[in-house]
Amino acid sequence: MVTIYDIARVAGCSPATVSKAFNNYSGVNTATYNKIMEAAESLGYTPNTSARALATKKTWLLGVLFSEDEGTGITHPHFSEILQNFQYRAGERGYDVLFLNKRLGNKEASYLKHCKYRGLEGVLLAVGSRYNSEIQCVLSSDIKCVSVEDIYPGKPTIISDYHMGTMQALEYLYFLGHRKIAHIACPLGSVAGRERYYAYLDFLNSKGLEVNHKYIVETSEYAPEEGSKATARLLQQSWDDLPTAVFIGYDDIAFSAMATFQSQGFRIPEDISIVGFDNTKLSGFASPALTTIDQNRVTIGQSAADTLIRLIEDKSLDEGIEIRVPTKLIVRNSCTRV
Amino acid sequence: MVTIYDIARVAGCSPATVSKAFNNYSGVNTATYNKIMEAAESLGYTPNTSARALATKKTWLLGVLFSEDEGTGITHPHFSEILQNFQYRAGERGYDVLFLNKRLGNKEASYLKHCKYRGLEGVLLAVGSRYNSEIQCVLSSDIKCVSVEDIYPGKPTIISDYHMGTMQALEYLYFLGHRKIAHIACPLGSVAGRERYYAYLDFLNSKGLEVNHKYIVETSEYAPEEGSKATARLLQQSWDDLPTAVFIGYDDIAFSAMATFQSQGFRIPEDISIVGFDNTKLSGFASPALTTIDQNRVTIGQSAADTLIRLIEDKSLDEGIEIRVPTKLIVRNSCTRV
DNA sequence: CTGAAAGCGCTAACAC
DNA sequence: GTGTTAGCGCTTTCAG
Repeated sequence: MVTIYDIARVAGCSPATVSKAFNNYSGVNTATYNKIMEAAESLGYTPNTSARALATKKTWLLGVLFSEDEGTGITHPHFSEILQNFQYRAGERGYDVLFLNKRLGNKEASYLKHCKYRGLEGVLLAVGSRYNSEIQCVLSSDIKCVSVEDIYPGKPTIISDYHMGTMQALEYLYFLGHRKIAHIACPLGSVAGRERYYAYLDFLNSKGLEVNHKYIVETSEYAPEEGSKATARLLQQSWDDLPTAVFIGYDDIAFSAMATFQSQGFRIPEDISIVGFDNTKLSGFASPALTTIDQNRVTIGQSAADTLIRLIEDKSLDEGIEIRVPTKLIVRNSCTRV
Repeated sequence: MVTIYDIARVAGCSPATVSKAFNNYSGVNTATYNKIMEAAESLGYTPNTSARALATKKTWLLGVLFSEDEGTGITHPHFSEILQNFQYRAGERGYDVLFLNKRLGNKEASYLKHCKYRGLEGVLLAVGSRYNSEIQCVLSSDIKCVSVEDIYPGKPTIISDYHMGTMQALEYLYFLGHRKIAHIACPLGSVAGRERYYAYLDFLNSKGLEVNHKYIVETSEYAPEEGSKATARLLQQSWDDLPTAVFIGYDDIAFSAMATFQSQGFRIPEDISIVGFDNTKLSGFASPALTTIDQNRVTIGQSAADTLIRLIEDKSLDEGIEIRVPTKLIVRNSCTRV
């Protein structure tokens, strides 16, 4: 391994000067600077992060905390895309990102222990509060956190404007003449599920439409198979007075819901209009192509990285900040006029 | 920050003994061991990885190298699930995993530079060889690598048995009476695309069926929209003598292909049978539910981690090893007898 | 503008 | 069994 001592020898200066050169300090003569860089290049020098971190107490390392459950977390199309943008932006700013988990070697350990062990400077939280007991420790530690899923008091949160998205979906349906609009809600235990649900209620209220509980179904998870179950339940509950449209909280669930409607003989959109939420890569390729609400995952991911880094670096940020990212209606073919 | 010196003071021993205790060395008296652990506990001690790494030259850090292109990489359902299993298994073995990228701070840097900078002990490659120029450096360095996508000479590879999977798909179709079987192939530049294509050719050959080039279409990417394009092309090429079944290399592509067939008035499976490849979370919820070939991503991910760690730790492994993970036919509703 | 020296927290001989 | 000591590679005062 080539060190700054090797470079110093070749460049004819001291290790301290080499260090200064690499850290872009002001007081280094251009000539020696060049000699140092030349030597570094020819020797194939790479700085050693461990040594640097030990000396400076700065690791340039961020953690991401995903649900370790089946079917959610990094495997979820929404979060994997956020993660991608997060890590890309973090990289631009000099930070690397590391997966957090509940084990250090063969022993169970807390997330917090893991953070401290690796000297993580900040953590991206992409887990719901139902995992609270475990993550409570990291929230109340001095590690900087931002969330892209749940809302944790006093921590920055970057999520879609679910109210806005819901309004976009429902106004569109209303505009098409729909008055009997059902809602397949995602778990109300999640912020997204809950906010959409309340927005749905708000909407009906604002239009003077009555809330028909037969038109409301809550899924128990964010998983495709929930769409089939929920649709079956919805059909059963409202058989004597079917809705003409349904607003579904997650595209993957909308897929299976559509398949279920179709297998029951309903045509989409002729017999029933559907609007989803998420706009995943596949949404445009369902049959019919799914009209949905787009979440801006690029902005969410980048903004989460920026916010977290600002928190780490200048601390000038209001830690309780809540950033709402605008959504967008994507009109495709799953809705029609009633 | 609490260090082993603090513990030593409280436990009434020397830092060296504390270190030994934490590393489970043999020669430590049980009584002092307990005293040390107690002190550590009460002081809230967490070992410092940077210091440890600096002293031992072991970072317990693995890197993952994903395509940074749109639409592939970590965002691809197949790879995100492999990554999840990889990182979970690595965690059990004491290794953390870090994303590799092409930039260190604000300057472009090679992947290899990044590896060395962080002291990564091994890397999981999930990128095709088309990115060769960049990753060639890491392949020819002394960093241990395993691949789960492309096959790199001299490096362990853990991928599905694409030949087997293709045979399962085609034998099934054959069994149902299909003789005019088309193939929408994924890019032949990828191992998966290529091997499936050749297996398809083998199959036809083994059954004495002639190869009809009008039945073969290659997509230019692993992206859903390719399914629509490919289907249009297939239909156009073979309009005077349509296939009765089509084998499609990637479920996300099969989705859009199905939608396209349906929008052209074809019923699935009555008019055309479809079998996909991958068995993603959504495959069972297409309409009709997609018959496909399942790839065992749990095994691939875990096995990649195990192999990489073996390479790092005991070096007793044949580095050219190629592990083929068996596939499985999942019969659903997108195929019928001719 | 440059260098000497101490130290970040931990490990690994080696001596006791 | 336990402690002393000398680093690991880098940064950072503080003199010069």
